Amino acid sequence: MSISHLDLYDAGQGMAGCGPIFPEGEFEKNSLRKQVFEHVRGNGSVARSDIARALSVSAGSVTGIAAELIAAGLIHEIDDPDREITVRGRPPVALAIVPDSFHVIGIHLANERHSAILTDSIGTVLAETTHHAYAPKRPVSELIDEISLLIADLLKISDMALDQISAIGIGLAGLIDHTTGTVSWSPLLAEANIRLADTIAARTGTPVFIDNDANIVTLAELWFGGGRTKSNFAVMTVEHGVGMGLVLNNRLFRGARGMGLELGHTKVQIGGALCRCGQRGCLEAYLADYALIKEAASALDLNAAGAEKTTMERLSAASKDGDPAAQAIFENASKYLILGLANIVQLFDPGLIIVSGERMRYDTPNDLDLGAEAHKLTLNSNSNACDVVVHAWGAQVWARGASALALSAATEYFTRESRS
Amino acid sequence: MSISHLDLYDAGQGMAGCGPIFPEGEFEKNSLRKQVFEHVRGNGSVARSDIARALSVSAGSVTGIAAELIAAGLIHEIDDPDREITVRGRPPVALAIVPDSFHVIGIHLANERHSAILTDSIGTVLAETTHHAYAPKRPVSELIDEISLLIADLLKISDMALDQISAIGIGLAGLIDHTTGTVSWSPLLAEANIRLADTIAARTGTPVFIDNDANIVTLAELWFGGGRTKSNFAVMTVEHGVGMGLVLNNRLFRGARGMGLELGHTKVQIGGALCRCGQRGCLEAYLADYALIKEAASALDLNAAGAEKTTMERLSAASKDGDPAAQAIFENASKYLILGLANIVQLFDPGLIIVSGERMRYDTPNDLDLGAEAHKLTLNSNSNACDVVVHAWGAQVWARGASALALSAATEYFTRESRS
DNA sequence: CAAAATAAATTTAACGTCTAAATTAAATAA
DNA sequence: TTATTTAATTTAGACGTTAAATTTATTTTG
Repeated sequence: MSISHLDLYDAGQGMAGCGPIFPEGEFEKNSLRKQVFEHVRGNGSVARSDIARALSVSAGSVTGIAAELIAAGLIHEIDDPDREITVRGRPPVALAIVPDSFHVIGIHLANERHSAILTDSIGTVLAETTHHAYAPKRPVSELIDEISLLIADLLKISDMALDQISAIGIGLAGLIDHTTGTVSWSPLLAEANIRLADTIAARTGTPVFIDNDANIVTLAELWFGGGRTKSNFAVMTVEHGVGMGLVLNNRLFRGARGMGLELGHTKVQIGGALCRCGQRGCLEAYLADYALIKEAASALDLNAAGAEKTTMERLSAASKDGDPAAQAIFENASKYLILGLANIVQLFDPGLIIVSGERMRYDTPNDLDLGAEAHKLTLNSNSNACDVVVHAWGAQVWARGASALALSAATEYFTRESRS
Repeated sequence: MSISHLDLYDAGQGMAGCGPIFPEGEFEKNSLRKQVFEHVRGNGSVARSDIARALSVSAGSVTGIAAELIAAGLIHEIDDPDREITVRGRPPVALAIVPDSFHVIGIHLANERHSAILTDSIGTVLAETTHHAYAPKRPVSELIDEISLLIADLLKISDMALDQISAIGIGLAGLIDHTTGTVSWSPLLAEANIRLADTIAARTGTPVFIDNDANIVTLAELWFGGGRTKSNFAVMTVEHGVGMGLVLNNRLFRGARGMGLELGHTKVQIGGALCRCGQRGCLEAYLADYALIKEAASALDLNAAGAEKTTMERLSAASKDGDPAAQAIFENASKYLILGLANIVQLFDPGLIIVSGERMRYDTPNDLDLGAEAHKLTLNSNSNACDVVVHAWGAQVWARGASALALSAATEYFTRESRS
């Protein structure tokens, strides 16, 4: 171990000066152009003067920027639909996003099925498709072919060409490095350390962005769900595995070095249950679907050989029918769910946790207030409790989250540069 | 529980538009003036041209800003000490901080003793003092008197007046809200929800900033220790309690809502050992000094009545003398230390964890590589392991960290505004 | 109904921050 | 001595912004 029993004055390692040493590029301020665009998109339709007030900038700036955005075909003036209360003065003219100013594709790759959507610039789904997926662990080339088929399908449905797509977002399980577009490891891929984003970008001629499934769900909440109005919140997902995502200051936090937030593999018991990752005591090993199925296989007579989803449905049915063993399994999982929530609160202190994942369809902890239970397990200051909300939405979440990945990239691109 | 089994398209809660909705003020860009100042301070002495290169700004900008800072008396030109290699061209002239351009005070309040330092603008300690502290839980007025005595002492030693002090930083244990300067709860205070910063600021006429002890140690590492060259790192402290601090992008991360990072109270065992916070299974309950002392009291014949420090020293001595019970206590604690580290890596993925706290003086896990052990408990991508370093520095850390709190506030203040 | 009042949007001049390029300064190498 | 090299300064101008004046569009009031 690198021990350094240094005295105070040596601790600076012989370096001159003091204070944190900043690396080169520090912050990219969001351009006002982008802020205006996002404000219009976020609110549906707003008048220039409202934008100026909301962003605390001068009316003149907004006029100028709005003119540029209109010239670029990104926004347009509309007849404000819900304007009846006529006040004095010149009436405000509402601005709105031109929906078909650009289009993106969002793709979710998973074990049992892939899904994909094509949306316009305000996230309206113009086409969607779902393909059956084959057994895990295929070579990259095969996965790329599957992706190509999904894209071709979407383009056919929406009668569009590939060059009309501004960005593609892809979500898949595994260790994904979003910044480099690399799949370090994925249950879907036979190989490791694949530069998936670049490969597909080269093949399609379109920018591609990838991220892991927990982050994708979090983006879906941030863009289209309950997180839209929140600056800070966490998402906890419980399905085949256990994951989490975190939004800090309206931005997805991906951990200091791009990995992290692997809640499922935090240890909640020394030498505890064996996890599929090979280690012991991971939260996942007590809470994830596969852990419950394993328990069900031994405690009940449920055959775990079939599809995971089916087994979970049967386990859920047994529990609802009053089977004590099945109920005990869900109750125990519930305890660990609450423990996971409590640990999130304790470490990140978000104001809101959204619990997501298909599990919540089977096991809605009835009458049990997750928020209050988690609160009991936290060291809380002045009753500043964290809201906990269960949000089990349909299978399209994943693809929508992936589309958000593409949407934010396209937004960034189109709102850059004064004159294009 | 607030369940919302919403379908996808309802999820936006009937709101128009899509995409994250940003609150008003978003980012304060660090002014170039501050960046230049911090770069000079961080490097001890640098030439203008080096600053321009390092910050990727034009030489002209640096010339202008340097002139302003020199006019303001914050920096000055010096004879570069280590310049022998004479290259062609006009020789660069080094800039350095004027040390006595301003002064700050850092104070640490604790159970057994308070300590305080007075430093100049580059963090050189000009005066230090330590006062014996009395039993915990005093009324605020009493604590404020103790603080006043510490300040008076420092001023006397350094022969300075209160109005020469630009800022005061105070660190103490408890739930502290840094942004509002409120002590929600502290083991030192009989009352709760005290606006300590404002009170002392009013009394001294000097801006006051407070934070909890884990953050204070983290700041000490960021400003004066091993974290100076790192943009992202975590600090884990093990002493009477267990805490952590986190630096993201060269900035202290305080949790989404200002609280959070309460590592000591994350649960590592359902229904586990009883923690002093009244809950069960907290990491602290297995790892903190008080937990070990409790074990020692029952397993050994150590009398736990005396000062905690003395008991820990006796326990440590027993372990080193080969007492198996004492050794077992430390070994078990070591396991939980590693578990804590692994969970930090798993969630935050910092490149470096600095383990701090007096414990490391007693129990240096000999020959045991904490980093490697923690790595074994993490789901790791391509061997991107996290460095773990033990850094057990003297009692002055706390006061130094508190002074960093004041230093950064003073820096912000003095580098604002073109003309003052 | 005209005039006053009000509010939105636009135009204008100006400001602050920064850059690029030209210039000046100070040293070494040939 | 002259050319070369690098640092620092000066200059003009670009850019993004604001504040204030102006124009436009509407309602209220006398």
